[in-house]
Amino acid sequence: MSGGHCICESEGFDERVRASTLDDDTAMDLSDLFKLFGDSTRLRILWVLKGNEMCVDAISNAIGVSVSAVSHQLKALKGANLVRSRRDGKWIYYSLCDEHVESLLATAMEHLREGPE
Amino acid sequence: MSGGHCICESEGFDERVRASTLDDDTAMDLSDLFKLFGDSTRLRILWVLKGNEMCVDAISNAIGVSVSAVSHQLKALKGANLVRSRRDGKWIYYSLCDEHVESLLATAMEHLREGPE
DNA sequence: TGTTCATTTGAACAAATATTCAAATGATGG
DNA sequence: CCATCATTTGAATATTTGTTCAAATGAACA
Repeated sequence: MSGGHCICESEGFDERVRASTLDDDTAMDLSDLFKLFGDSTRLRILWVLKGNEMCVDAISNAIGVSVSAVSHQLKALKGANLVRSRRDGKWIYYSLCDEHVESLLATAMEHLREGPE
Repeated sequence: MSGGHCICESEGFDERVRASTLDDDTAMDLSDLFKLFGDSTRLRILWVLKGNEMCVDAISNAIGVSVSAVSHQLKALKGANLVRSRRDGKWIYYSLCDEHVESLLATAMEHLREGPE
């Protein structure tokens, strides 16, 4: 037999949980950020920019996605401060913004590698 | 004047880039994983499970989402080894699987906090 | 066994989103 | 200027995805 009440009804549980709840605005901001990583094209873009500064056409060739699609996605990534750009004549070079990108990618890769325990 | 050729045409560039390209399978697995973080409901679930073991109904109350919706999302999270479950009588308690979840959440929060530089 | 409670499930609908295509910008060099 | 090259943009389409609702499961207890 396993008792007649749920752990979640213990004294002060609700208050404790409520204190550790994610507010709506932050939840939205966070999920918008993660959404950007949740697409294989954008992920390939970020991955290839890891260590390389590249122009749009080169990214397009490297990952096998149309220039237009890459440009659309770069705009989204830039809007979230994940990549930055620099113009040099005809070309616009893109690179990663900060170390958070590589950190997130690395941690996620680790999770995949470990798999089901 | 800013020169007549693109950096990305320098000697050995293509080879170097090709070597650091994400293969399709990994790109899919990675993006599927990040997709799970890219939804505010799932994010709230993960967040509230940080530090608490909770049953479905309690999660539903804590974040203000229907039991059914929470259950659907828990199934998705479980499929990716982000949460695990344990049955105790009528109740099924959910908790985070490993430290990767908290690590990803923390890094993403950091990125948000730093904002545009 | 029958009722109640917690959770899961599947189908259906609505909303969000990635890519394509064609056209517009912005910069270069003859 | 004009032609060309790199990139951006907007609208349209096709796909994916989250929630709801109703019904099904599974466990407890009387």
